[in-house]
Amino acid sequence: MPPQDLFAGASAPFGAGAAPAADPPSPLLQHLNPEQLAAVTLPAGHALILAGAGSGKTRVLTTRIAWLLQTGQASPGGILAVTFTNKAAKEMVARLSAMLPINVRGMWIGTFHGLCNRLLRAHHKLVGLPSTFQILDTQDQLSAVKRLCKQHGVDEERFPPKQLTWFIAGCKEEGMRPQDVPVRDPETQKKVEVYQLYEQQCQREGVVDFAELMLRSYELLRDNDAVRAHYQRRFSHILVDEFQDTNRLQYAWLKQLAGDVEEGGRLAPRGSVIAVGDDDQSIYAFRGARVGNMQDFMREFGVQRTIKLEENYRSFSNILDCANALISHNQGRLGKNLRTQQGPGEPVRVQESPTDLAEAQWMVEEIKHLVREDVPRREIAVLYRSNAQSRVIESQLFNAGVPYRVYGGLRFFERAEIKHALAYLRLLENPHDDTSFLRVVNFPPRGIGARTLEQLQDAARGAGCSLHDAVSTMTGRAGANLSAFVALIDVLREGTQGQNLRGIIGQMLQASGLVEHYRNDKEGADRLENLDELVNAAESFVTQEGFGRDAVALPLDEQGAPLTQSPASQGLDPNLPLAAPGEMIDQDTGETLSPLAAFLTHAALEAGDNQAQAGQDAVQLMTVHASKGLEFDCVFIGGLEEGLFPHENAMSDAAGLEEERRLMYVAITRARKRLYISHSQTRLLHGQTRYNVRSRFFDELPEEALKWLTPRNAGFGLFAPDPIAAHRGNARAGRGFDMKSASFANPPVPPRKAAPGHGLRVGLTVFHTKFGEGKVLAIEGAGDDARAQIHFPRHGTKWLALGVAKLTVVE
DNA sequence: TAGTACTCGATTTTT
DNA sequence: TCGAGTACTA
Repeated sequence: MPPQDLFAGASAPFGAGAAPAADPPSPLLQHLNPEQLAAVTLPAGHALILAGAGSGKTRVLTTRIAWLLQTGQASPGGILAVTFTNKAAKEMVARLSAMLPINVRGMWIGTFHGLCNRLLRAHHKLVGLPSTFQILDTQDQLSAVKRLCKQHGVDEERFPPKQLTWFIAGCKEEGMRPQDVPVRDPETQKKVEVYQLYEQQCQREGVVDFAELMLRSYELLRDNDAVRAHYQRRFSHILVDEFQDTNRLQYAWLKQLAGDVEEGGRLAPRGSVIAVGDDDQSIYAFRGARVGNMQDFMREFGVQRTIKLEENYRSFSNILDCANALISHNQGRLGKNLRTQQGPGEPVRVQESPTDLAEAQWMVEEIKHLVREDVPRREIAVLYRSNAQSRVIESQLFNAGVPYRVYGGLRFFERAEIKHALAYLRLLENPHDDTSFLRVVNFPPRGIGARTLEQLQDAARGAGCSLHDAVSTMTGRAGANLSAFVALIDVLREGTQGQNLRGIIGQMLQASGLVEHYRNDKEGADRLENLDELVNAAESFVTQEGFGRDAVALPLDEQGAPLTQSPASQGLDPNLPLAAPGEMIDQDTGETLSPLAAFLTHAALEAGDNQAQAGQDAVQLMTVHASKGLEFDCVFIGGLEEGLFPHENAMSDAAGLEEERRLMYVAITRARKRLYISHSQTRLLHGQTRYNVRSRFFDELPEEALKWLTPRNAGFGLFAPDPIAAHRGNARAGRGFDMKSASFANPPVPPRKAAPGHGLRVGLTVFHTKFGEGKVLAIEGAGDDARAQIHFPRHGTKWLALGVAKLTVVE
């Protein structure tokens, strides 16, 4: 794409070391605030940038890179910028190429996993992988573990495959191979055995899972001095986005790349690592993120400079006041206070509803109101803690005819038909990929049953070979069917030699019988469409990613050794253009990946968008987690109830509670202009009505920034209802989206059914003969089955059967 | 081998 | 409640 000339005059030849210093001020640096400017122009050396929400973090990151290049402090090849998501990486590349007339392809900008993939492709021999190794996604990994359990008679009751995959991923993220795992009990012993078997299986099949990408490339750097030295020398500037989300392994990986290099017999500090992050937005502890990496980074890298970006360009101050006040309740923060030059704006609106249904109705009414005031629907977001909450809201939006889009769910490359197609393609590349083999050997059905496959797997295990190779040992009808399948794959492989990607996929779709199968399926129309879309995706992968363009086969060492001490003489000069993302080059042979292999890698590393209708102007529904990094004019946060937000599973310890608070902090800071926070007295969850107390987070917000739309703590009889909200018996109901009317006019504390006869209410203080005084947190069930969750200061929180427990109401 | 009945689980998720 | 995944039957 032609670079946009946003910074006319800024363009000198880059990388040649001739660009003047930033004095006269470069246009790049205009419009930066002092903090941002300081961050962008940091002198070489390690630094931490604490970037608050909406403080222009991405801008700082990209401008920093542009500035480094423009002033000749770095060449494109010397830059390594790493992110967590493909989206973030893409945005960085897009902004950079808009800033500078430069080929950004020479830079290593990508996700941790994407960059690891590059490293492993380049040095696959050193790490013992075939050049065509493929990547298992989470689904593949699970089915691989299941298969392994079946084969080795692992008791799936005691060791659920899902847990085993967590265990394996957890070990890898801690940098542990099976032999490194401390075994204290037989349980762990067994898990480690499975881990070991799983590793062997992956190795045999030539596949790696996500965690393996990280671990294997970490080991590559750790164990190969020449390789490590090369990359350390090459990447003079390392920039890490969302540093608070890094796990142990990612941090160790960074250390390998940034580590000090011996020069003239002494350790010399090298290059610079800029870590950008926000400890207050760390919400991924559950998947291994370690905020502590920020402190470790400062200590271990001897960070001299920490810059805080606290000026927020997103929200009005009422919203920021809420965010600041809330997060101040967390301990051990690095400390940061968002400020804005915008005025207070509107107060943050707070709503209490009797039921989740009423909450959803209220939201929809407000949304319709906003839309009438010309707020684009895509600028309205409804955030919630857990996915289950979206249902009521969806049904109400549907009834009201308001277009909406739900984030999450199946992504394009995760769809069953796409996975099937990819499995065929993978078998073309690597017939020993047993996971793919099993996926499609009998899909579409070709008379190969479970029994047959069991026999085949036994045979393969006995011979220590892949399923593909074991087919020849099978006899009879089953053997014939299997042979036919193998022949199909082999013929397809032959027949697609020399074809382009589009041709290969098209031929595969026909020959495999997938098209035929879905054409005969009355539900198959969508799936056929998706398969068509797969061809398009491949096409645009080839053109947009520029696959096959400027692929540079690098000169080699005479021995074919991967790297030497002298990068420049080996064609590894950082100024040379390097392979584009799809063109990972084998450092031994100079070979690039085949288009098909590259596309398969792309599919595994980037699962694609979820769902279609992305273009429509629709209200955005998503979990708080999914909202990170986004912003909207108007934001609704629903379900602020104890047990839901903060979630009950996270309430038991301080760390969990603090993460919930950070989650709320993230949610609040998504809003630019208007923020609504709401909770409901009751909520239908898993078919049961739960009675919840208002979230403690309400008490942590500054009263003066809030506007209570419903009287605080009021009984609902007092509440003058919005007549529209109360009486919308929607004519378009039906299709299961009925309004089970929960009118505001009635005192609906127990909204459905009669009041339970125990006389308890959430919030009441009760007395128990054994536990003493306690506060009612929640009530569930009715009649004899009614239970109450009660917090006793001295005995903790307990669930008591109201039919049994002797309780008296104190207040 | 496909279709149906039953069990189980149920925050958050990118790569 | 509801959905996915598994086990059982025709």
